[in-house]
Amino acid sequence: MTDADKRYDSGCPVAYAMGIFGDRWSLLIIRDMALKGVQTYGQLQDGWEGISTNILANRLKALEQAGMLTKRRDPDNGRSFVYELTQKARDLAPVISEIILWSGKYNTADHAMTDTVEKVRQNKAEFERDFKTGRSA
Amino acid sequence: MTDADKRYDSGCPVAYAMGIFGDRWSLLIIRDMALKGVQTYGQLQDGWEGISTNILANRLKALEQAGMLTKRRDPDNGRSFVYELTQKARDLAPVISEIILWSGKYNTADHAMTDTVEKVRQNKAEFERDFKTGRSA
DNA sequence: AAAATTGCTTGCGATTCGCAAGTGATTTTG
DNA sequence: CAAAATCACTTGCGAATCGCAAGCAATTTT
Repeated sequence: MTDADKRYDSGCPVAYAMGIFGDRWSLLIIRDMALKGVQTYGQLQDGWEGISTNILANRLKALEQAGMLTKRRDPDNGRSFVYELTQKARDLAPVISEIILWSGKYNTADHAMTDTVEKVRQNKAEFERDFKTGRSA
Repeated sequence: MTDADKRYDSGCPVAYAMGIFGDRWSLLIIRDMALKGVQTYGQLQDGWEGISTNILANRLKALEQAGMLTKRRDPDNGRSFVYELTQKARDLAPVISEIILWSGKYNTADHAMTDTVEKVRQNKAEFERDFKTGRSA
């Protein structure tokens, strides 16, 4: 948690979590990294939702400070960095799968991604295992 | 989902959820209503975290539009309104309990509310049942 | 009738956001 | 080896949102 977020830290577990990923983008970044194996800044920018570049930089920095991901130089490409999820982020697997089940129940939009929902419905344990290990990527 | 949020609706279940409660306050409002039985504007303002009044009004309106809560006049007090969670909001119970378990594992602050975490650890099903029925209030 | 309660709205400055353009360090290409 | 491309950002700018304080309108209580 950053100093700026300390004022919100009432001690409530839900508030603690909101201090870390209580914004529009953080969970989507974690989703792309865990489920699509995305590891670089450029790959994150190319995701469908279109996060703006300064916000992406900002969120990555905040997530790194919160211990959700690590950043290191790419040994094979000196101008690139490799972002990796920590165990703390991968342990969000059950949170993500419950969110997906909830959305699957209530998002009735035509373009809703029912395949992802189906995957979780049919084998939640496997989905969470893949999320934690990065196997789905 | 409001019109303003439609541009973020990629179809991804996680993105759908973030469009509804992807901000610092929405889940805390839902928590207070579900777990503390809070039903009025004033009670929400008196919560420990201190949401500012215009943001609270704004979030309540957005949550109402998203079908997460309803608003009606208080039959016993003409200047007051009663806010109530819908089934859609109460179905977030598993999401909340997983968030609490996750925070319980990683929030090492002295003032962390370990009693709530313990409750979920010891009997998750009961916690979720209480969350859905408002029984914990 | 006056004061208090309740649920907001408004005004203000500060922060954050979205978008576009630019920068600096590599790496690839001709 | 010089020029172009790639990669990860940073900066600038206007718009939207946030936090705080004050104000307002409709009841209800005194």
